[in-house]
Amino acid sequence: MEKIKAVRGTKDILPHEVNKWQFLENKAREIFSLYGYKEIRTPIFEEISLFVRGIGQGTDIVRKEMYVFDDRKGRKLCLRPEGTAGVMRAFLEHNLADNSITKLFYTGPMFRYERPQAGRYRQHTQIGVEAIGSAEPSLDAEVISLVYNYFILAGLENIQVELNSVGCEKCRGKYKDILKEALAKNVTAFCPDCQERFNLNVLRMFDCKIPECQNFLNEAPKITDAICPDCQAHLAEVKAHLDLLKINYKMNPRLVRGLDYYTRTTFEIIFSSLGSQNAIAAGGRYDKLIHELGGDEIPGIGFAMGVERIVLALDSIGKKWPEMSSLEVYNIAVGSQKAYEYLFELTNKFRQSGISCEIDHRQRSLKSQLKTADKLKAKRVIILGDQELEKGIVLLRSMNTGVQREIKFEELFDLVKKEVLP
RNA sequence: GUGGCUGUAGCUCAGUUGGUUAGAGUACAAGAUUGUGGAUCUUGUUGCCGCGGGUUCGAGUCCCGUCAGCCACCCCA
Repeated sequence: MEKIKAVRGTKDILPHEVNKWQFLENKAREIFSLYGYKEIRTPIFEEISLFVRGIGQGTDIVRKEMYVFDDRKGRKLCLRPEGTAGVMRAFLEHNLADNSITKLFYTGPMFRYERPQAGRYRQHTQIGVEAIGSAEPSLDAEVISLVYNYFILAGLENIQVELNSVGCEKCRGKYKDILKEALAKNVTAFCPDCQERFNLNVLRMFDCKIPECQNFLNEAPKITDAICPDCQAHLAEVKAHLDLLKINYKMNPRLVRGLDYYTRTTFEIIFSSLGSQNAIAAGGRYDKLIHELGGDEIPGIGFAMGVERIVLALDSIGKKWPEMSSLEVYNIAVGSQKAYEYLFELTNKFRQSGISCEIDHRQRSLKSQLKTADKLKAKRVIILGDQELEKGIVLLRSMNTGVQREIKFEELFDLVKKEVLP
């Protein structure tokens, strides 16, 4: 029989490492709530058209990376490749708009059919944030400070914030025309990929890593110079507010995100030692997206973080992850069935009072049970054998100090309870 | 989707120019004290040598294919 393995690009998060994901999620809940964000959970599959309209028809994600399928009634569905579109759909569907800014966060799996690599999976976990209802540049800075502070508090310090503006609907279009005009005479000198990008989405040419292409682009007009006065002013205000918060950032006029919905501010958080998959969070403003999905003209801004990449980053700097919940009591019965039954019941009593407790069901030797207790990192052990049974006592052993006391049956439960839950 | 590297015990990895029953460390189990863990020592268990085909008297070792992981591109979190 051939073994069935996890499908390509997916992975199991095993019990000994799941605490890392839990830590990052809990940290997010804790910090996001300080900023007023409420959790939202949306389905992991949606209609294809949501992403075609939201992310954009010409993007790689929509063109070749979505897991699409028909359901039994022929509905055109797909696994969500990202979180923002679904959250916006829910925002519209349930009329979540109010006078103030609607602040939402989500966490969960995203799916993209890509060639797997370390830090790039076909199913990966994202934690994301959306702030809907304001076009104020100070909100951009607040959102960037949120990611930034999250990483600091999670213990990841060597991060880089990269910032850019891709302009608004109007001036971006103009810039694209200017850029095309400037590059047109040399198109054939670019690499085949770039030539395709030239027609599909000129802006993406900036992402090319081939030196020859970059040389041409160095002479091309910069987007930050070409955007309209309003967008310039917006960017200037974002920078001013970031300075106010003392957040270091680097302008990167080549930072062009691969999702069409971005307008004005775009940013990325880089952890450079991760190799080519070094963006651990990214986001930007999307002032036209909600309108694009059939709503009013409501501006918004958000970002998403890649949990698996953050785990890689934190592991690489030797992060000490919080231990999983420890075991308070390990019950060891030796010899008679009567001792086992007594402890079996006691185990249940401890658990009912909220004290973690474990017992060996196999009646093994005292030695091997103690070894197990040690491996489970039990704080204390209760030993009950024939000798103790006769005297009406148990042995209460502290696993840290090795100190062992004789405790009467009738005092045992309250004494342990007092120690564990003071 | 393109190019490259790798694939041997649960984990980390040896395995000589193809040669007989495939190794180490670690982990696991038992024992060294017939009722006392963490250290040390002893012993033991664990392998479709990723999968399929080919060359050969003989393949973990060579060749082809395939699958998977990794690296770069691409893309992105």
